[in-house]
Amino acid sequence: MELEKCEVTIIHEEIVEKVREQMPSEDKLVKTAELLKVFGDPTRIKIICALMKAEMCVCDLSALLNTSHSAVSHQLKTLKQMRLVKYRRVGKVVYYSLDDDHIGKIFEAGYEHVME
Amino acid sequence: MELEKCEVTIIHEEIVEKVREQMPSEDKLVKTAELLKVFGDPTRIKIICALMKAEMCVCDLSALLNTSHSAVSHQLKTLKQMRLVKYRRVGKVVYYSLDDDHIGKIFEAGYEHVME
DNA sequence: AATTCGTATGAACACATGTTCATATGAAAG
DNA sequence: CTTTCATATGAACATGTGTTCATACGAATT
Repeated sequence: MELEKCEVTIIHEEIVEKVREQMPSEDKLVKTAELLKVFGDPTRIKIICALMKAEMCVCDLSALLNTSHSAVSHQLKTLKQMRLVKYRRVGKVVYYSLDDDHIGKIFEAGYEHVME
Repeated sequence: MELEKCEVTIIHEEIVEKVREQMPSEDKLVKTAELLKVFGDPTRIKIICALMKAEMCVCDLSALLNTSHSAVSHQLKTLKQMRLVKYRRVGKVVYYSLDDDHIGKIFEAGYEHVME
């Protein structure tokens, strides 16, 4: 149909091919998107920003962010699964911190852009 | 109630206060999250990555990413609204490019982390 | 003026996502 | 071993989000 023909129309075939060669693999791009998506939630980015300053437990973060323990814990689970935070247990308390310094750099890159 | 009491429990009040002082404003954190959220979608991050290499039109991107014109156009609208891309019109064709070099830096920061 | 074709856009739909609520762990203290 | 309290987790719910489909716009070409 018309639609089908239109979908295949390529204006600058050479450029498309040249860019295609330079593009990272689908897999890597999807993983990058998945990583950056984690930074795309207010609660999570606050947690990340807070952990840049100090190691903190769920209660600390809950108090700092005015968010329920449950919400914080759920988001920490997400951050844990994506390997953005690590933790150590001391008795009943679990202390969370950023998994490595690179996490902070991603936040900084975004934050700088917001500051113009 | 029990719940209420629990919500107010703070383990390390000094740390919480110290971190609170260092935290950016709510507004800036929310804006940073909104910005990084845009990078958190496969289609959009592919568009951003492609535009790092060359200026391209909707048809080019559609062909490169194997995505419908409509989907590309919708995502470009989002990117436009967030000031991540700019465009210039030449006849019927609209050429899109990254709004500034900093956009690429955010992508790089995430991509590097994926590459370990 | 009518047609072509690249782009834009609104509505609708399916799906993902974040919070809340209720409840469960699990470690220390009594 | 029972209680306490920090943390974890599953289900449910409301909201947000990305794509598709249909259609419209707008600039060139005829």
